[in-house]
Amino acid sequence: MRKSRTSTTPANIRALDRAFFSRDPRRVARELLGKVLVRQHSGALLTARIVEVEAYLGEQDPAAHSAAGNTARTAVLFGPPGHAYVYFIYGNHYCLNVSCEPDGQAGSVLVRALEPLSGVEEMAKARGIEIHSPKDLLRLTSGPGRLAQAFSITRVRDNGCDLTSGDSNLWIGEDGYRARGIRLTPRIGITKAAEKALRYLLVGNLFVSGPKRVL
DNA sequence: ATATCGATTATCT
DNA sequence: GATAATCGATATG
Repeated sequence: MRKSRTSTTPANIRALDRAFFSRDPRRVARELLGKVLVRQHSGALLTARIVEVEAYLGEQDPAAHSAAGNTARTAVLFGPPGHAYVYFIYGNHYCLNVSCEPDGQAGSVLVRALEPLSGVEEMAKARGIEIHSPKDLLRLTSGPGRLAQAFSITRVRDNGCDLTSGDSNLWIGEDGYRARGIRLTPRIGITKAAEKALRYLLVGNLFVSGPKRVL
């Protein structure tokens, strides 16, 4: 009684709806922990659990790109919620954000680290590394630049992509996993408003980026 | 284990 | 012209 799969959507993951993202970025950030980022391209299925994010609060937040207002670069942030804002940084790296709050408000969540679930070989290939031991997995998706590279996320390909549709080739879903041990810390790698605790992570998860500390 | 630095480009001043 | 929501390599403890 096995059913053939005609849809490209993985059977056990269902997409989050737009209402999920149409809220305060702090709320969205907290609830995104434990959700699954899904990439479908050229037959391969890449999935990874979100284990670290940061909230950016829109025009009032000096550390957010949207602080400069609605420009060609930041237009997606000011648009409807649940869309991918992809930017290029330091001449090397792409980073993935999800737009939050209703249309017109620019809050967002930066995805900082993932725990790979499927498609590890594809991710390693995209990253240009080889997996020889379990600890090599840690360099696959721990950090915003790394995870973007592992998922082949670029500005041209993915900026503005709707993340709430399972038919999209990049989306976010949930598989029933319940996040436990959520911790807040200051955001990483910023110079403005660096003291605010807007980074959310799963305590003890090895795939969280940055120096490992005993918490 | 932490520190420093180069890479390389979009965006803003 | 300076800076940036980063990473990897190298140096040093």
